[in-house]
Parts: sequence; structure tokens; C-alpha cells
Amino acid sequence: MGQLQKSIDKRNALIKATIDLVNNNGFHATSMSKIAKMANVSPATIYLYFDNKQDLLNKTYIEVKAIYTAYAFETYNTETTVELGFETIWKRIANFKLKDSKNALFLAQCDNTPIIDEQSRQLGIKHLQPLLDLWERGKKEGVIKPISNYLLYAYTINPLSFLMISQQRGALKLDKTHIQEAYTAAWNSIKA
Amino acid sequence: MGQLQKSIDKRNALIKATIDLVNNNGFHATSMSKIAKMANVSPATIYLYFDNKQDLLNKTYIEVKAIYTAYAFETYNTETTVELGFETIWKRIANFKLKDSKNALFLAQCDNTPIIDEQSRQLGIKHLQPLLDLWERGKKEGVIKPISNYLLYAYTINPLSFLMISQQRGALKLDKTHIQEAYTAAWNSIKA
Amino acid sequence: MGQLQKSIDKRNALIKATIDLVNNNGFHATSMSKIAKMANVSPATIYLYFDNKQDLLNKTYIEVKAIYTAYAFETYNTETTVELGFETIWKRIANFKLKDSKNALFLAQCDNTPIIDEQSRQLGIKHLQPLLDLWERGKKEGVIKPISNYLLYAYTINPLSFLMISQQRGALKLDKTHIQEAYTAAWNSIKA
Amino acid sequence: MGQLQKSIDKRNALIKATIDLVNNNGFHATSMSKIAKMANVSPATIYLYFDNKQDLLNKTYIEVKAIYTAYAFETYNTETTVELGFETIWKRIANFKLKDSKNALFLAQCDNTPIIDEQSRQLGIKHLQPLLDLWERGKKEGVIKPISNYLLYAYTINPLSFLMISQQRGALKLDKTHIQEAYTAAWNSIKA
DNA sequence: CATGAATGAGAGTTCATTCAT
DNA sequence: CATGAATGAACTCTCATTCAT
Repeated sequence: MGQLQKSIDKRNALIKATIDLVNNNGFHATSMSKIAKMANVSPATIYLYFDNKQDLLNKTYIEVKAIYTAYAFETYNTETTVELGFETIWKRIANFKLKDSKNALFLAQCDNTPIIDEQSRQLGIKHLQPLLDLWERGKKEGVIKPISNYLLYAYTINPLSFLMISQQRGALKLDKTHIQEAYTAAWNSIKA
Repeated sequence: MGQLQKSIDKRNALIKATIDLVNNNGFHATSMSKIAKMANVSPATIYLYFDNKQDLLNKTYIEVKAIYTAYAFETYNTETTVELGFETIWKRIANFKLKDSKNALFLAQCDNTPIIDEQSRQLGIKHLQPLLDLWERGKKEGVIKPISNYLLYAYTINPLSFLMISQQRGALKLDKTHIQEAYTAAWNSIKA
Repeated sequence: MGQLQKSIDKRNALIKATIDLVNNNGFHATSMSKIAKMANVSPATIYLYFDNKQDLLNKTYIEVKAIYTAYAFETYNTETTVELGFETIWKRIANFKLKDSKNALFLAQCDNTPIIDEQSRQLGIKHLQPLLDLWERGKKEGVIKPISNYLLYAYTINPLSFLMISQQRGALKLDKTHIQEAYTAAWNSIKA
Repeated sequence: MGQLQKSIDKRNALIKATIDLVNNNGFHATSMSKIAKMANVSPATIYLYFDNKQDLLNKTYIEVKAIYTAYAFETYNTETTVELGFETIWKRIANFKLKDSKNALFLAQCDNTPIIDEQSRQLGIKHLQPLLDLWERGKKEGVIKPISNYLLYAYTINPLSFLMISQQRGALKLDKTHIQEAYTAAWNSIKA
């Protein structure tokens, strides 16, 4: 209740405007009034939906992170081999990062700067649990190297962020062959 | 004794203050007056050494990048096998990122946001040439997979940034074992 | 009752403050924050009504110029002899310059310095058209010397600015006799 | 003494730079460091020759005014008729204003704004004494109308400033014919 | 005599946020 | 629920001036 009268459209427009502006101009050039203008609302209206600028950023981050992980695990089924499960998830993530580059770029900016609250960041990490579970299983089964999940992440998922940003800057154009090469590199780096 | 010249100490203090503040508060919260205060000079003094805020950021980036690459290639000798050469460079970079984490963290923030001029960024990339040359040689000799240098970078060097940031946030503590595991993962991902 | 709109009162207060400060301290000592203070608004509020300082000055100039010319031609009727028409306009202008000295002084400062955009200046000149038309008629009828309008202006209207400034500085006090003498001088200088 | 070691060249360069900058950019955009740069000296050096910015402006004004009046009266001989004397002076002034427009423009800006100290202004006026004396003689002889010197000045000399500024702005180009027309207008307006 | 380095104060402007409606 | 107007605080940057050399 209380919240029921608020328009989800306006909230969405604000989130979308935030992502667009941060992606195009960076955080330092993203002001509340620009966000309001792009979302076609009054600056004051933002404060009906969010506590303040920090809150808007945090919630945007969490929302985008949720979209990201939902997409990542949509086709994943825990009832498969570790290798196949990993490939499934990895390729979904790769696809997301390279196709939904708006959201991916926003996440990359957040993950490498101290703009998002630690709390919100933790909230975002929780969503990755299925992948961590899979890795644990892989280690037990002797399929994946018995090393820290941070290392596994660093060598399989994180490279995709770098490739996405590079593509975004026009440094390279990734096709299916590249993706397959990347997958092979990722799997080689962590397989037992 | 050269007190009449612009003081290199002041310039250095400004660069250092910039790095510290960006690392701790992010770009968006790093103002010229805070930089001045931390460097113990007047705000106006900054403009004796740098054209404007953007210039200060660019020059800081280039300077830190130069320190980084100088360190990376200091012990490297082109007259070795590709594998040994790669290990030498990789371990220097790993050491830099994990020990000189201030500078490394600053570079990571710059590399993932649109704060640095494209021109300054290109200038920073040039310094990596010896590594790219080594990779080309490795591909010719059939020691390294014939894939894009972007992929090679994404799977060998870039993961170190992620690990450094994670360590910086207190998420993990990297010891010699981790480094060796990371190196193995890196090499496995790119060796032919 | 229209309190939701931008307040014309505030705009007027800003224009008035600008005139007062420029008159008393000159352009170079008229800052935005002083204007704000005198108009009893926040510095930021100025920017709701004007784009920037230049715009504020331009608009103030145009506004004052409009008041000036409206006054000048208020009693003028094109259906009279050239001489009578000229006397009518001239005396209105004289009256304005010597009675509404605040506005007149401001205009004099603007007209003699490069502070106002050329475009705004041109806009201000347009308002004088009825006088120029009258002069053209006078030349055709052989009542006024066939010389450039700039000369006519220089010898009839412009002297009033000098007299106004001199009076403002306390150098002299102009009474009705002076005005009549001035008018005679003006007319003698241009009559055919 | 004491002053003897100072370079008159530097002082002149500073005066010249001040005039140029004020003419081209206006007072509000003429800073001490720009003046120093244009005069090829250090900002600190200005303060060896002038007390402060105000003093520099005042002294520049007085100096230019002196040049102006020296030129105006150079060919004037008190032993002539009033009319001839007046014509001599007037034409010299006209020539100055239209040929040495740099200096004339600077004076015009000063005379219409409150930038120059009242004291310095008075000092500048004193130099005009020969003209005022001539006018007094003219009134006594019944050749010139018995009206205030301010009025005489307003209708004979001041119009030249207006014409000079207009020419400077490109609004008109004054040739010998215009000058003769202007002189006739001036004389007609004050002759008894 | 002359300097370049240095500065506190203040310039114009934008910001995140609030409030009356 | 939503707004445009309004604002104090803070921003980047420049100023007139001083000082050690």
C-alpha cells in the first residue's frame, strides 16, 4: 500500500535515464536534474521514488544486477554435468555482456569504482550463488581446480567485462569465433 | 638552489593527493579544493602545474601508467623463451598490482570509466608494446594460441585487476600460493 | 494565484539590482552574488531567469532601452511639421535623461563600452526608427541638413548623455533655461 | 632619484598594454597578468611602477589625456580671433579622435564609466583650460552664446566621441566631408 | 631592479535537495 | 501524486597582490 499509487513507469524511466547518462557521460557528469529531464519528470519527483542520489544509484545497480543474473541462469539446470552447466551459464553471461551492452557497461562502471554502497554490492553478489554452488560441486568432483572462487571468477567471468568495454570503445568487434576462443580460454584456465 | 623553479615536490604532492582521493572517494567526490588541501597548497597553485582538472587527471594517469609499465618490464629480457619471458612479465605485473595497490587501484578506476581522455589512454597503452611483441612471437613459434591480443590480455593480465580490487575491498588476501595458482590459470588459458 | 509561475517581481528586482550596481560601481565591480544579495535572492535563482551574466546584462539593456524609447515617442505624432515633431521628441528624451537618470546612466555606460552584445545593441537601436524616419522627411523637405543620421544624432541626442553624466557627477545642475539653450543648440546644428 | 633606475620603456610598455587590452576586451576582461604578459614583464614588476591596478588605470588615463590635449593645442595660438582659434582646436581634436583612435577610444571608455578616480578625472579636465579660456573670451566678445561651458562642450567636442566610437564599431566611415559638416554643426550650435 | 611562484579571496555557475502549491 | 521555483553549499577556475630570491 502507500506505494501503490506510484507509477512504475516513472520509476523505470528514472532507472533507465540513470543508466543512459552514466554510460554516456560518466557518474561525475550525471546530475539529478539531467536524470529528471531525460525521464520527463520534475527533479522533485525523483525524491518520491528514491531517498536521494545515492539511493537511486544503489537501487539502479541492484536492479540491473538482477536483470543480469536472471538472464545468466535462465537456461541453467542444476541437473547436468559441471562442465555443461558451466558452459551454459558462461555463454549466457557472454551473450548478455556483448548484446545488452547498456546494462553491462553500467555494471562494469559500478564494479570498478566506489560509487555503490558496499551493502548494495553484497546484495548484487548474492545473486551469483548458483554459479558458486556449481563451482563447489566441480571442485568436489575433481573437474575444477581446487582454488578460490575469486580466482575462478577472475579467470572466467571477469575477462568478459574487459572484452565488452573494449568492444564498446570500438577497439575490437567480437564474433562467434572470438566467443568460442574465449570460452576455451576460460575453461582451460580452471579445469582440473 | 632551484627554489625559484616550480617545485617538483609540489607537483608530486598534487599527483599523490589526486590518486589518494580518487582511490578513497571516487572521481565524483574528488574536488580541486580537496586535492589542494591534501597536497598542502592553495587551490590556485594547482593551476600553475596543470591546465585544469581534466589535465590533472590525464597527467596523473599517464604518470602512474608509466610507473606501472616501467616496473612490469624492468626485469624482462627479450632474449629468452616466450614462456619464460611471459612468466617474468606476468609476475612483475602481479607483484605491482598486489603490492603497489594504490597506483594499481587508480589505474583500474581510470580504465573502466570515461574520465580519462581517449588520447591519454592511447598514450598509456603504447607502453605495453613489449608484451604485445612477445605474444606475437609466441604465436609465430606456436607456443601461444593464435588469438587476438585483446583476448590474451583479457585472460592473463586483466584478471589481476579484479583480484587486486577484491583484495583492496577486503574480500580476500592473496598469498604466494594464490599467485602461483593465478599464473597457472593465466598460462593455461593462452598456451597453444 | 500564479505563485507557481516564475515571479515577475523577482525578475524585476534582479534587473533593478543590476542597474543600481552597475551605476554605482561599474560593470567590473558588479558580481552575480552582489546582484543576488541586492535583489534578495540566492545566486542560483538568477539562473532561473537568465542564462548567465552576459544574458542578464543584455536583457537589462534591452529592457531599459525599451523604456527609454517608449517614453521618448509617447507624445509624438507623425502628423506634424518636422520641426515640431523633432522638438517634441527631443524634449521627451531630454526629460528622460535628466529625470530618470538611473536608467539613462545605465544606458550611457552600455553604449560606450563593449559589454553588451552587438546583437542586443542592434535590437536597441531599432527602437529609434521613428526619429530616423522624421529626419529623413526633414531632409526631403529641406528643413534639415542633408547629412548622415549619425551626425544628426551626435549633435542633437548624444550631447544629452554628456550633460546627464555631468549632472550625475555633480558638475552642474540643469534647469529649464539650460534645457531650452540646449534645444536651441541642437536645432541650430542640424537645421538646413 | 630612487626612480632613476626604473626603466621608462617598461613603464611605457605597461601603459600601452593597458590601453590595448581595455580597448579590445573592456575593463572587466583586463587582468594584471594579461597586462604583464602583453608588456613582457612579470606581474610583480607592475607593482614597481604602480601602486595597484587602480593606480595603473588612473595614471594611464592621465597620461593619455595629456597626449590628447597636447595634440589638441599644439597648433593653437591665443593671438587669433575666437572663431579661428576654435576652428583650429576643434579640427585638431577631430583629427586626434579619428586618427589616433586607440587613445581616443580608451578615453571615451574612461569618461563614461566610474573606473577612474574622480581626482584623476579632474586632473585630466584641467588640461582643457585654453579651450575654456577661449570660450570665455568668445562670450565676452559676443561671438559665442553666453551659455555654460558644459553646454558648449556637449555640443562641440563630445559629439566627436560618439562619431569616433561609431566609426570604431564599423557603423560609418568618416571622410573630410563629414568632418567639415560636423564642424559646421558644432559652430552653428554655439555661435551667438 | 626584476622575477616566477604562490596564494586567499572571490568570480561565475551548478549541484542535490526542499517546499508551497 | 507531482510539480516548478527556490536555495545554500559547493564546484572549477581566475583574480590582484605578495614574497623569497
